[in-house]
Amino acid sequence: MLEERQRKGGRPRDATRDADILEAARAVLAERGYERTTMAEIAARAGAGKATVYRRWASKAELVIDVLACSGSLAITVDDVPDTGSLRGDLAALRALKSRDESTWRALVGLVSELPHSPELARVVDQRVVGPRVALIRGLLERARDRGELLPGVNVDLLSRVPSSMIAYRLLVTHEPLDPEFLRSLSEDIVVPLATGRPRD
Amino acid sequence: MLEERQRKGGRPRDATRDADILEAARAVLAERGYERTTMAEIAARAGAGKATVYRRWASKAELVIDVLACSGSLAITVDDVPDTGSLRGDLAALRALKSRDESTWRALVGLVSELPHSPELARVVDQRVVGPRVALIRGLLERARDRGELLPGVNVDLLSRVPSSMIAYRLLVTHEPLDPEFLRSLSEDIVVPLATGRPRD
DNA sequence: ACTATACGGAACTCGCCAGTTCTGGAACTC
DNA sequence: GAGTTCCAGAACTGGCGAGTTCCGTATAGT
Repeated sequence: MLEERQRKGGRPRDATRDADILEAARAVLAERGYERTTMAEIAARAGAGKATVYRRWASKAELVIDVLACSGSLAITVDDVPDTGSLRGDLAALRALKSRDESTWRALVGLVSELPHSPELARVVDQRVVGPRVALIRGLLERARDRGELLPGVNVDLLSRVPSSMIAYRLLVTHEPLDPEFLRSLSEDIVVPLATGRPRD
Repeated sequence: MLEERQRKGGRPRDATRDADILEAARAVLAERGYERTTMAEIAARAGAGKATVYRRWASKAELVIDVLACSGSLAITVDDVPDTGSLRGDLAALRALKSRDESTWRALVGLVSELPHSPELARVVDQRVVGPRVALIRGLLERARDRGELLPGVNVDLLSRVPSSMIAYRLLVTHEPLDPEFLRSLSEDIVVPLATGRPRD
């Protein structure tokens, strides 16, 4: 975002427009994808003029990067997930927490084809979208290891990427909804048995 | 593809141009993505004129659909994978077979953002790209079940989607290569332990 | 009051690309 | 050889969207 110094007097920027534009951009991005997203539509949906948008962001690319940098990040960390005493319980607690995560993944849909052409966008996606979500699962797995729940020889690196992969695949490729049953199976039929070797309870 | 009837005489179509154009389209698609793919570049790379392209396909969308329909399909089926006597062995045999599968997944990169806007494209992707690959793993899992290798209560539906999900995620989102070590871990650290409950050998 | 900058909105430039048409020539049928 | 359809290549058309500029107006400092 451009942070111009205001020389003398003049009307100050309306700070509320920033958030409105980012929110509009996020919405358009999620439903149209990067290429089909137009600055005109973002401005119109934010109730702003295009000039107001370009006063804050130098280009469409920078605005989109800021959408992810500002609102794409996952608020939840390992410490927000209560320690229930078992990996299975922790994963259930996590599912109860992140109910509104889907829209960031949806915004990613249209960005996927841009990633190979924009190193900066790829970096932001990795830092703010992919990284935190993988790290969250990894944190829960390490918590399970401290409890002694983990089987010896479990590939934590790979296993912590399984949920993100399957969620992304579902939303990006097959376009099925993230229903609770799917998320439950993901935890209890995949992650828990692989980590602890306990297929049923 | 347009299959016009040739009325009377005239120079016959050069059938070799069809394959050249499809191959060029596939290549451009994989490295540029749908929106950045131009008919001019496809024609140039195929050493053809744009008129020659439009004589065979009515639009860019139809050409792209045909790229997947003609060359995106997986040639391998369950019957091509030798029965080695164990799931672990079958998966190793499968890895030896599909060495050149990566380019179809790469072509999918740029198509992902188009899927929500083109039902026909989504149908072709599901039928020719996603379906066969999931079915292949499912077939190997069912072979393992017939052998009595499978643990009771394994979620075959979900498990058969794990490899496709993780491969797609790697190529679409994180852009890491499909190195043999990753594919081996996918089989031996994820699929085999989950299916058979045998983490190590 | 004066000045400088903000605002929404609309008109504008400019380049890109899908799709069409033309050219000079080649290949095939009758 | 007359007529037709093909070929590669290049010129052309039309629409769309990024980014700019201008309008009339609003809101601040001095």
